[in-house]
Amino acid sequence: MPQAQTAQQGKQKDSRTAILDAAEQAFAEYGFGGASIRAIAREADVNQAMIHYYYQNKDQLFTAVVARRSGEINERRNRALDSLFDGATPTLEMLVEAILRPTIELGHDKGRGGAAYARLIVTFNNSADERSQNAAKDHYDPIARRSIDAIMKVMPELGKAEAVRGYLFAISVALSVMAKTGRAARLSDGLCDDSDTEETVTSVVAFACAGIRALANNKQKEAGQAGEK
Amino acid sequence: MPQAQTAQQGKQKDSRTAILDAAEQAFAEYGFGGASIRAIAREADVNQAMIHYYYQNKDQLFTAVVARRSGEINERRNRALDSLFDGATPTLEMLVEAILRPTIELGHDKGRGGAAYARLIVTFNNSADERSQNAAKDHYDPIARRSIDAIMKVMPELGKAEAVRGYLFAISVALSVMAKTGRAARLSDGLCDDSDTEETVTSVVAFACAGIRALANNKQKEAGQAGEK
DNA sequence: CCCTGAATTAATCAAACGTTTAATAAATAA
DNA sequence: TTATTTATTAAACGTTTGATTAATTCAGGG
Repeated sequence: MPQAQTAQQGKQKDSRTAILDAAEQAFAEYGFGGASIRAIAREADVNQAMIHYYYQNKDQLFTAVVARRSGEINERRNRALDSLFDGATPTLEMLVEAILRPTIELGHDKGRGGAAYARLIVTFNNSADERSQNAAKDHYDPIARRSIDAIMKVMPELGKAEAVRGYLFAISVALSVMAKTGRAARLSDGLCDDSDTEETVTSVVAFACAGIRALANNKQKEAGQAGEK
Repeated sequence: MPQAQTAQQGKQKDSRTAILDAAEQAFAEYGFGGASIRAIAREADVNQAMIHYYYQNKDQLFTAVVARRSGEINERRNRALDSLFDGATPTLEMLVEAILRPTIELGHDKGRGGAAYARLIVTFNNSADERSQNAAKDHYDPIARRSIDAIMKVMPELGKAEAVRGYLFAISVALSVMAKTGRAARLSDGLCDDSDTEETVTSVVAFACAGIRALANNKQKEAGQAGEK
């Protein structure tokens, strides 16, 4: 009776994480406003009062959902950056892959709710409302700053403005492949397979590195023009 | 009394467009589920029954909001592509700029609700729910296909899969700068000014073109490796 | 065993939701 | 003018929302 076993496994994890899982799914699918506490409770197989018992209100539940995953991503990315700079200066390709891989892999992570969180993070990363901005600021600005500094170290000819732009551009590309909407497959008549993680990482890294180098060239050209005036 | 004049101008435009404007703003700010018909009616200074009178229900209101702006973008981009291919084959830079500029400029469009729509399109472009996918499919797939074909014409060494990926990557970068979240300014300590349209277009086009060329190189490398086996 | 604190439950609250209705006002056609 | 469509209104519909309450179950230590 394997179904009963899996069902029981589902029950084994405590209500706290069951709620987080269901909430992650709901927020990703319907947005913050469209997700309902009742539906989340039903999905988590938990009394709806439990959600307020553990997370007080909807806002803090959202924060908790973001905090769980962002912690995971930040940890992995920080480790990757640590080991990258303990020896000789890495290439831009190595650095960009270290930055983007944890993000992309989480989105491609089957079984656990990685894909759901991916859609969630894409949404609030591009939103200007206060809740989203606070989430980005609290949970992703620190690692962003560290990544930008690393980019500037690897490519000294890049100004800070270009490095910031390069980082944000690269991240936005990575995020777009996380939220697998099926659009790539539709537009390519099935040729593009966004579930192939390695191919995705390779493509995104190549695209982003070339883009960042182009920003550096652009800066030098501008400087040249200014000097000629 | 200039305020009264503007207020009256606001009244002059019929309820239909007043509703669309308010809905665009609300959907962008709070998402589909979070935006309320009542609040939209209040903002549009219109009885809430009028919304159902003109747009039947919330879903069709959303569709109407998307249709209005997408029509504008598609028209501009189609014109740009038309004039681009009437003579000699254009450079990749010219093509990518023709594709991205209308999108970016709409997002930077002050006064009218361009910025609000920008945030809206970013959200549903990265969402997998049925409503968002239908919006993308109905209003943006046709122009996407035409753009992808154009890319392949300008860069014949690109396979269809790479062209699709290149297009989607480029668009995602352009969209990320449309939804001006203020994050670039925050991370760069004010150095990045995402309200400078021309600088934004230049940066995004340079980044995207270099990225697309890198995808082509990657493909050739793969083919080379496969041949050596 | 009882006690204590945490976990869980069903029931309930006021508020807000999308939508509908019936009546009225304004504009247009005859 | 009258007749007819179009636009607008206030009120209400039933449902769902996030949140709270008070009562209950449960586990572990004394």
